[in-house]
Amino acid sequence: MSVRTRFAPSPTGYLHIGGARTALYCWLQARRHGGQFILRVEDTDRERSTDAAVRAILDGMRWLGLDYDEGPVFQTARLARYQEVARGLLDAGKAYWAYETREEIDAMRAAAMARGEKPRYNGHYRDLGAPCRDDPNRVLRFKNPLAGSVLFEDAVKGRVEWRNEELDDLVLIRSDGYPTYNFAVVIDDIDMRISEVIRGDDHVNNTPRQINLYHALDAPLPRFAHLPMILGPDGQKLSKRHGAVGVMQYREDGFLPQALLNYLVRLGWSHGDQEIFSRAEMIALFDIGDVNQSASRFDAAKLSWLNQHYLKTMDPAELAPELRWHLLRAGIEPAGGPAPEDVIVALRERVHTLRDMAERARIWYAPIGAWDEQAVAKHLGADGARDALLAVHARFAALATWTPEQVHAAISATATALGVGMGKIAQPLRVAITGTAVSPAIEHTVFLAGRREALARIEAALARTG
RNA sequence: GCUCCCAUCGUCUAGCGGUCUAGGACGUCGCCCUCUCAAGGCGAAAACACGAGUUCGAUUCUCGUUGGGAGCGCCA
Repeated sequence: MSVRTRFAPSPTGYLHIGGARTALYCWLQARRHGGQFILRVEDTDRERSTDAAVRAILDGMRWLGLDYDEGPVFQTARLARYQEVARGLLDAGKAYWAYETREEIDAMRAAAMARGEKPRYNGHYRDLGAPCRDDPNRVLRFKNPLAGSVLFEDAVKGRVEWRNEELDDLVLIRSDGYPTYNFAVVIDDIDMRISEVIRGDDHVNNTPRQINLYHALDAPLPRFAHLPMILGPDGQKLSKRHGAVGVMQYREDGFLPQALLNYLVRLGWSHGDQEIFSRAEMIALFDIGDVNQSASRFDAAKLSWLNQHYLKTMDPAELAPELRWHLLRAGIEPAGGPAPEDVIVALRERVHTLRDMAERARIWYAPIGAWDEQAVAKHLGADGARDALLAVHARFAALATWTPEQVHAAISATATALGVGMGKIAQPLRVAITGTAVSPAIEHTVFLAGRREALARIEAALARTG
């Protein structure tokens, strides 16, 4: 039987970290086994679903490179199908109409709580055989088995068992005619021949009642896999403050999809001591059965480390368009400045994100904005600084070709000629070119400015030292 | 309150009864390298929640305690 998985987000918000990992695992499981991956949008909540959220989810999937073989399928397009199945269940005596008001239901739950029980619907209409009539409170409920228990083998949690007494008669069709989540998923997963239902841990509690529905529908059970939650750094549920932002925000913040995917794949899954996984390796090694059972915390520091790893190891040419995108975002005009590829080589060991890289690249695309007066005083005002700048300026002007190697040779020759260490030349030069005492290797710092600009900045610095 | 799930360094994890004086990675700290900042190299500190069993032997199995998480909707 072929492996078919689906990612089924509800369009009530952006695609966040937890959803992205679920999508990744579903995708990996399908790719690993040569199966199909389906995207299904669960939009039956008409109150909260929005088109903007649908777009955000689609954008996030595309940015991460999680391509799907079928879909997106919208549940609202399948309403007739849900009605049809509901009718069948009703005719078979496996479902019934109920007419309690919300207040009555609330009272029922409160009473159960007071008795020390779980808040549940009491099945009042279950055997009344009430006909279908027009009523604002009309809902179709499922006749959940009264006795016995539901047992299933979860691919990550192992054996899970529930007593039917714990379950109540869930609503299948709401008063507005739309199916509820539990009803729609089951029908869709059956119709789409989903072989493995991979979803968040928060759905385990729904699984037994869904299994009862599968039985009522006489359908074969898929394999279930419930992924442990991703918690915030403080061990609490992910909130806006930490991590619960849309994946596209990570792009804005300068992260690479490779890094995010690599981080996510290792959160809850591992393959020995390996930390770095290319897309191909993930596909080759991943198996849903190897996923951990315990919740994990989101660690921004490790994500940063991974991001820098990819920054350092990826081909600069591949990174260049991304850097250009961030430069523009930062209000920096790349045209006329150094090639982004060269900037990447100079900065990638010094920053963790493309956004930081763009910010630090500003000195080569725009005039020095602010001078670090302390650095100016210390390095431009140092003994010999003026002579060093004068000498290096002359050598730069005389260089046959303008390359980092030639620039380095010129600085080195200047140091030798003046009988001083590299630092005596590099630091004043660094301040002259950047206005600060911190920048990439001096030859790159100078090279990236371009010969004309480098000479001009040295002259300006010389003027400052008076 | 009730039900379900989880429990190895600060964090992510390896471990699937003896190989554990518990391994790796991020982070932290120290040293080296060095034109600044990084990156890199080397090294250090750092964990089996607790209590009973089972067993010749438990980090590994069982039960309980404690702690955490999830769910208990006409949301998904």
